[in-house]
Amino acid sequence: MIRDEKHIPNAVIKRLTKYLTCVQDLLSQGEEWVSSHELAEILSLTSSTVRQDLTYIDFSGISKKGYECRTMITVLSRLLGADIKWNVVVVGAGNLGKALALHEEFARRGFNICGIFDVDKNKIGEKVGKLVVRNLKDMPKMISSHDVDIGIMAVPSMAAQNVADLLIASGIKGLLNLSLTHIIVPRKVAIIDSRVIASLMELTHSIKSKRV
Amino acid sequence: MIRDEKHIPNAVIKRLTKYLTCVQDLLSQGEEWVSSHELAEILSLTSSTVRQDLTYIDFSGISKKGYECRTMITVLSRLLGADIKWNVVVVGAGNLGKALALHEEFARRGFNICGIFDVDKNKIGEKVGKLVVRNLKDMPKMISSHDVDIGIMAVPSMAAQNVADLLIASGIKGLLNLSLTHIIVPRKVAIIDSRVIASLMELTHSIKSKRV
DNA sequence: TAGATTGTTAATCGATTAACAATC
DNA sequence: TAGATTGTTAATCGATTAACAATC
Repeated sequence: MIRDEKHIPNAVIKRLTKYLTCVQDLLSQGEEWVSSHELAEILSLTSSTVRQDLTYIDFSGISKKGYECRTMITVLSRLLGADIKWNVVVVGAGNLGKALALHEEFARRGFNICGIFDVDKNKIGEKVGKLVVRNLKDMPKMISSHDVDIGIMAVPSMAAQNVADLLIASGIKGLLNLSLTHIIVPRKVAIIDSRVIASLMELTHSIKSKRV
Repeated sequence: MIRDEKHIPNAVIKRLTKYLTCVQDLLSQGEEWVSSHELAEILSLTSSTVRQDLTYIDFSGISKKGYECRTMITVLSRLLGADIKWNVVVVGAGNLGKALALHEEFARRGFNICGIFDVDKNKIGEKVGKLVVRNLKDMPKMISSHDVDIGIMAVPSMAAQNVADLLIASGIKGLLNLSLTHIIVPRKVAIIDSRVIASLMELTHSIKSKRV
């Protein structure tokens, strides 16, 4: 049987990450099975959405019992790439960059942070946990020699596109953009925005519109 | 004329935050006017989407010239709440919480971080810039006395729902959730997820699916 | 068996894009 | 004026929900 990895819509992928972490929590609490209704309840969704989403993955539930947590975790992990190790560099050794480099949850989730870089002479040489802040110029070498997949960009907006271009030229496969600026990347490079300030603006709009 | 603040879809709000920061950048580069085509180009959108989005806001462009940057910034800022000060507390004084409390961009954007809290005795009393980590127990008082609007949650998944409940009971209006867990909140409270690890999982899936 | 839950189809809903008249 | 660009309508596309037969 040929596995057809059909294209999965972005909205579905976002929810699949939620299913994965949710079911991991449930399993750690001793739940072996979960139904679409339970998942929907926990994640503020409809059971229809849950079942529809799960048709995208190579995995079936069982009538009357629901979905087996262990299997679901295995299949979702493989699909999302949560079952393998990823090498990551952080660019920008400001507060945010350093915090991310120190965040234990990354290692626990398979993201091995193997370098942190900056252009600021005052920051270069600074210790960040087991790492030392290095000159951005040395980054391309590092990316190719250590087979780095992902670049986390915690740099000022002004520098973001240039840093992205350098990462891309060095052969990076995916970027996580934490700056406010929109980054333009070639089709072959994956990029996700995780812009905390933009999220705060969404939040303030939502707060305003709730108090009518 | 009665202003009808129609409901704006979430996808549109997300883009409006991009238009705002983008046009602010353009203005600071001396551009007084911008067209829907330019905006689309910069933000990897279609001009149709840009024009459609801007119908939601109380503001018009001018044929042949486009949109006036200054006015657009004013109107978008007011709509999104970027024109006023917001009081914010950070819960969780781990690396991420501390980094956010120190992040200068927040103050620059009108987010006044007026407290950082934790339950860990070892962290309470620690200095974080001008702030001192305080006991989570003292948070409710702080929220009411300082009229705090927003809580940023940088706590372990296990603690997230409890912390959210405490913030909500204390009268918080909006939450920014940085933990992996989905948080359930009453309708009157606004919540936005900004989960870096979940974003990394989206990214790894995207990387995997690009190398066919 | 009866009942609960999946998997799937069809209907609905919402968001994006295309097209073009209006306008400066 | 001619041309560029908006604002708006209609068409398309995609995502969510409802409904129900199949199944354990």
